[in-house]
Amino acid sequence: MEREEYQGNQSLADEVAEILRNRILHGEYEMGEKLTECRIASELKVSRTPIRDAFRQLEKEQLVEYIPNKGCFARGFSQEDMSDIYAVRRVIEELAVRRAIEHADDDSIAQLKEQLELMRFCTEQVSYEKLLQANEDFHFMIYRMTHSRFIVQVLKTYQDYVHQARRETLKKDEDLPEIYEEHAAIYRAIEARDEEAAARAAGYHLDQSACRAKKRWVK
Amino acid sequence: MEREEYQGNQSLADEVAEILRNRILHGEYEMGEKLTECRIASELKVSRTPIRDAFRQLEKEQLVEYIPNKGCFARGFSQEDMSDIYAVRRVIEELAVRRAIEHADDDSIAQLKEQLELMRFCTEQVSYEKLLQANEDFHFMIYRMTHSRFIVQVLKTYQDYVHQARRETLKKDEDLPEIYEEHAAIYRAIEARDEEAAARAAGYHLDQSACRAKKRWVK
DNA sequence: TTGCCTGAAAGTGTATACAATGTTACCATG
DNA sequence: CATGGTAACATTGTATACACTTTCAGGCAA
Repeated sequence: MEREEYQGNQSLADEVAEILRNRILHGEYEMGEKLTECRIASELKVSRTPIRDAFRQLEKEQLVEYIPNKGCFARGFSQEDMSDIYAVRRVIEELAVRRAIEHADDDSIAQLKEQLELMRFCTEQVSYEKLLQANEDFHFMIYRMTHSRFIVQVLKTYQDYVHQARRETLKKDEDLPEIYEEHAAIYRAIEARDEEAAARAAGYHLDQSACRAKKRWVK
Repeated sequence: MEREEYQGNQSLADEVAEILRNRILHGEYEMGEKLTECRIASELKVSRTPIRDAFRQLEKEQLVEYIPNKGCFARGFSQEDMSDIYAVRRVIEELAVRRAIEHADDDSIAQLKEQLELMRFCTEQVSYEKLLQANEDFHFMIYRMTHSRFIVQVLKTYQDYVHQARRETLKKDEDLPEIYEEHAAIYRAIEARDEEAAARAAGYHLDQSACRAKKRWVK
């Protein structure tokens, strides 16, 4: 195929996955709509092989359902789904900050502080897009501090779920300072190596995030 | 290929995945060993396509690491990994029993009771293999009661992680009645619709399971 | 010897052809 | 008219060929 329109040096399967992911999260497919390999292949002008690879990726992300010998079906995220995701994320993030404190050395705490400073900067600049990224990086940094590949993997997945949905509606968030403060509270608890306080702060933050997401959802 | 040795009506990719899964969990590959598509394809006498599909499945299960343009690498489970898995599972199971209670109707509770009875039977018969299955079914029943496909999915995944490892060493568990009692406690709390007690019981059960797994690991 | 270039070999990424399976519509039969 | 079977079609599963990327060994120069 001519690859002009799909720039980037990742594999075709990744690009296809990206396109389909966006389509699904933007509601361009009906809930339960069948995604035919042939149709998408001819639409995107690629062969079926990268399509199949992409389907497998999306299945891992729960964005499609793959039934052997039958095909691939689109799955949307309902408000309940989002609520579930935040609920699961909440309990794992509480576990994560505890683990992070166990493994925390001065160096990683310093890095985390730096990341928090970046968030403050973005908040002051009211730079939404950058704050979103800094926010994710902050959390991801905590994930890695757990030294547990399973915790990293599961939380990364859930973070990705929310990511796309956020881009859409981020600008409706007016309470940026509040968001910053929630992260600052998490940081302070980690710095003080207070597991209970950290878990409380993380739990509170996730609850608030869920509320904000809910408010945005209805529009 | 001649499909005599691989009976069953699932797809080739599924069979390949099953074979590789067993090999990895039985330690037949070195930690980090590269799994070359060509080599495995000629070994199993299938083409590379189902191999690739199988790799994607195993990547989802964290049993291999897939690096674009480089290949697929085997991943073992260390004792720390197992400990992590139980820790994550613990907090999600606590959440799950709470959600299950929220959605519980008399019918599903009756079903759960029946499953518990089956476990008691298996315990009395000292039928290890059947108890293992009944145990998983009991938990899975609770997962479904949450009515959350995300909770079901993530817990199912973690359950699968542990499954294979258990088969090996199940017979070293002498404390079958204890295991039964832990499940019975979970059931009673659900029946009484006592979220706190249920979460406590589930947490205790997972902690004990982790301990038992640890004891078995060292052999 | 060390460092860098280069090219061949190995391996992954993609496309396409063919096989197997599932789906559907139509016709025959009760 | 309802129902079951069957043939044609659509779609997924698998194999294979080719293209692209990575890797690594050998040679050449500093």
